[in-house]
Amino acid sequence: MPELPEVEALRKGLRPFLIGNKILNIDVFKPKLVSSMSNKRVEDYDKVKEFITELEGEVFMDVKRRAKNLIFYFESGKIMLVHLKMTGQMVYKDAKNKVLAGHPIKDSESTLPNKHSHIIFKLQKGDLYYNDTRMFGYCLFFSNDSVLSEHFKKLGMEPLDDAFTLEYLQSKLAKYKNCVKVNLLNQQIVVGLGNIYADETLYEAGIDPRRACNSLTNQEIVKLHAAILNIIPKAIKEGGSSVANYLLADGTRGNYALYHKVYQKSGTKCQKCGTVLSKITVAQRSTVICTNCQK
DNA sequence: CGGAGTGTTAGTCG
DNA sequence: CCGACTAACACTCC
Repeated sequence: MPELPEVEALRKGLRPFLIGNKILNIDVFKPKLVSSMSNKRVEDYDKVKEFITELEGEVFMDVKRRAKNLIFYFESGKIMLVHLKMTGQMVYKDAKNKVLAGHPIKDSESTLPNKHSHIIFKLQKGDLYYNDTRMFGYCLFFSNDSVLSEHFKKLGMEPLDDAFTLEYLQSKLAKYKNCVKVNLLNQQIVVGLGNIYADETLYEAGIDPRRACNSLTNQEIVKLHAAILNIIPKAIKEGGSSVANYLLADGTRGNYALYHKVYQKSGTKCQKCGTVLSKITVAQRSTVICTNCQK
């Protein structure tokens, strides 16, 4: 579900409630969620035991992010990694039973715990829930940073890192001849873009998502690079896109969906030229384009 | 009621 | 290696 801006907004929301807070107890109700990142996971009770025994008693030191992963650092140097995939949520609830931060919260599932609360962390102050309707996500234990680095070794650049230069994007895109949208979604090139921000950046850059990657001109890649650098920080600033309901730390909602130009807007008029936006399928993903503005 | 579609990505196969 | 496709799962919407 969440892409980089939503994960980043969630990280910022959770961080102040967790730093210095201690895990007293962990309940894991769905063993596969802590067993591995693979889509062929099995219920591994040794992994559950490890996850619980390693992390109970740990004190949160920091909450970081790499790509769409949340990374919880503990004072001991131990690490917990969370990937929300399509429907994962991390929700913090204080002692007064109030939801303070999380993503996303459907009104019908605002009671906690609910039937999708698969992992529950009882903290010294409040509770932290991992909810996940479709159970594609995962919470993994890592003993230290070097093991985590190994886990991340295939990931591409962070779009907001200075190293994500125009030249880097040009060199990567030149290697592939399949359509450009597929490569924007490829986390081995640039991380953090998903179906929302791939469509939004391609629209802003005026590029048809079906274009062969290696057919893009330098000028087009300049526009695409600029669009990524423009849209991602703005989306973070707005607290991400609340397509479903979504709460930030202060109980307000992410507003970036108000700025979407194409995502979920097929059938409405292009804001630049008035052409009715089309819905097409690219790489088995629904995709919205303006056939006049995107060539 | 059946089938399609859903903010992701690892694994497999040609 | 590259590219196309599928599976992991539950729920919502036509």
